[in-house]
Amino acid sequence: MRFSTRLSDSVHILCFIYLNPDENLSSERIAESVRTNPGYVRQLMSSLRKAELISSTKGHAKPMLAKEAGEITLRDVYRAIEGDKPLLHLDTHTNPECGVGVNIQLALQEYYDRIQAAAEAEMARITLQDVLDGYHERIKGNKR
Amino acid sequence: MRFSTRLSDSVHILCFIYLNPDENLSSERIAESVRTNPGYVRQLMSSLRKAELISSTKGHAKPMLAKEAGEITLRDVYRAIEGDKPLLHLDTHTNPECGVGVNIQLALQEYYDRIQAAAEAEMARITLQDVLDGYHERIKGNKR
DNA sequence: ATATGCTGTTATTATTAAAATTACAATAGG
DNA sequence: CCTATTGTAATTTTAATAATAACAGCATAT
Repeated sequence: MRFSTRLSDSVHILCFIYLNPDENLSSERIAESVRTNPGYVRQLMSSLRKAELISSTKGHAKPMLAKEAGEITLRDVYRAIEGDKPLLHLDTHTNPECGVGVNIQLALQEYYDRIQAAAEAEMARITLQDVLDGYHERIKGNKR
Repeated sequence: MRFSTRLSDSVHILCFIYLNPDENLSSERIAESVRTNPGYVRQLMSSLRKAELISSTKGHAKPMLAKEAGEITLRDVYRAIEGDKPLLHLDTHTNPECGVGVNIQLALQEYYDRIQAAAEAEMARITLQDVLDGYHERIKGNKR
């Protein structure tokens, strides 16, 4: 498959909403910035809304963050968008007649869970505000 | 795309080699256990060999671990197989005319690096021996 | 109230990375 | 020499992601 950029695009959308509080932010307008199509933007926003990270209403192009930028972590966004889908995937298709394959994969699960937990713990330490700060620093730097 | 099971399959292969030190281990034989094809197994083994995790010679179906199982970490395997490919991917295709998109993605990179580092640090704490121990416990449990 | 623009949602298609498959020169061992 | 197998590359197939399309329903303006 092509690899997922959903988390990146979702952070982009959240930042874009934060940075344009007064403008009319249609999914079309946001899609231009992400350089994608409005449907995809609305799908991501649907997930973000269900996770109560943004609020938006049908027919009204005024999405808003539902929390402070400092209260939204990358883990929140990851979970909103990806649900339980992990970063690493077992091969669940090994030969069941060969006990080795199945049991190795089952044993691996436990360790993948630890890796996932470590990654998510780090995600939980990073807020939308952090990303916005990095963004602002970068903008400042470019102005020189 | 379909998601990658290369790490899982590689661990499987390494364990399989460890568990069958005396048998003739052709790529065909290993492929049966992973339930895949010999070509794919050889590709993974090629990466493992280049990373000096296994040794094998052309025409000779006797692959061997090049290190102790306790000396091979999941991070070693991940790096051998995936190289620098990260777990999370930026969207590098945002609208360059919209400074927001590009700079948000660039700001994100720094945080993705931290998440990647956290995940790899945990990988580095897990050895092939750990997985093998988990496997053996599981086998024991099943015998009851 | 009517028209317009937009959202929320679902269904379908296209794209592309991963895995499967194929092919073959080169080596090991009998 | 002959057979089995590796190492490697090229090609095809599969499936997750993103793109696209379609539409009912709400909000706002005229």
